[in-house]
Amino acid sequence: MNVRTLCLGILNFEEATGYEIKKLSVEGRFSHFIDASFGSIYPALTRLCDEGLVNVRVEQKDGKPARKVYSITETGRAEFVASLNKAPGPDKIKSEFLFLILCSEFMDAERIKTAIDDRIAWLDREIEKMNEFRLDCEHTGSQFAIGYGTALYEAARDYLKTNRAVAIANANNTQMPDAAELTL
Amino acid sequence: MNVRTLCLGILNFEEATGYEIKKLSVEGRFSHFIDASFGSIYPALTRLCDEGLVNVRVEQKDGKPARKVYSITETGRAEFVASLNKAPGPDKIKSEFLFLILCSEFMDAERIKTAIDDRIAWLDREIEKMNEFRLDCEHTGSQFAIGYGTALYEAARDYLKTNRAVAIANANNTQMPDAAELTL
DNA sequence: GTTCACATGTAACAGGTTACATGATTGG
DNA sequence: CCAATCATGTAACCTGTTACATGTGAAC
Repeated sequence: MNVRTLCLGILNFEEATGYEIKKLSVEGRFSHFIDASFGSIYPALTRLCDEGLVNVRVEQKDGKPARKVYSITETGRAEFVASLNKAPGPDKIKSEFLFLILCSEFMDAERIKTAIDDRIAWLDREIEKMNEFRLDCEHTGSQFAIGYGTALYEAARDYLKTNRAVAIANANNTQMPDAAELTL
Repeated sequence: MNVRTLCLGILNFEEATGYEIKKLSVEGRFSHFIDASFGSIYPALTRLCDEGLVNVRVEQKDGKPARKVYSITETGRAEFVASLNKAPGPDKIKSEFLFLILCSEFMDAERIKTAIDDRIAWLDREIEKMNEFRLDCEHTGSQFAIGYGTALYEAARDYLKTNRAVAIANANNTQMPDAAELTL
């Protein structure tokens, strides 16, 4: 899914500025399955405007920088809803972390330990964030998506906690007698 | 992680052709966290060769098309192992599926039902594939990565199975009395 | 006074995908 | 004979990232 569709989809829920769309997809409640930068959002918004799928309104509040609030048009809404009828492509996961673990035999134990513990800590933080998002958010679809993310992150964290020792035992400088077996 | 590093990493385990690297990362045991196409693999391999990080050998077996088998050099090995010392970037998940579910209130129940059931079926197939990969594969690192993938996919499948009704009840044309609550 | 959050935008660049072009062998 | 699998490669294109450029007001 490209940034254009992402913007259209978010504007289909509520009007927003480019800045808000970015926050939502990088720090906000969609951040576990969406990513976008200013450099792609702003041009996308301009293009959607040119195509008549969204409208802009400039808001100038006293004591605040000017903001461009985008809202979806009927044409935009129609195009977006139509796009929902196409089957979604497969999820794409890119994990440098897993690739690192894959190569554990070329690293030393300390390095792997750090990598895994950092990851567990990161997952814990993300899970906590998502729990807050879910409590803050009334929207059923968002709650479903957040719950899905939480379930995956918890599974990842639990797997890492359970099998941490196996990965560490696989390091190049360990003489661990018998690495425990993977717990699945 | 770019395709260049991916190729180097795979060649660090064993020599391979471009074709094999692609199979491994698209259909093989790394496919759940890696993706690469011919259009990026072949140029990357050529470049690695130019840089002296890998060597090529052309194999001409009777009755089979010529193949270029790449193997890592000592320089390549050193560079790759050094690159493992950098902290891995965060995992990136892009999910058109979750975005679709997020928008369930703009779709009809039938559409959501199909999307979820298709996804559950796909996850089941992937999980089965990964179980086979794990049994076929002796390499500890790979087993760890496959186990991680399996854990995530199972969590996703279970979440979808458990909360399927919630998403469907959220469709635009349902008059479900009370959507069951999300089970977390 | 400096850092943070808000706010928009562009240009160069990197990276990768898609489609095309080619061709042998095997199995149904 | 046709489809699938093995096998390599290029060129046009698309998409998105990074870094830069600019500015305000609030809080500390």
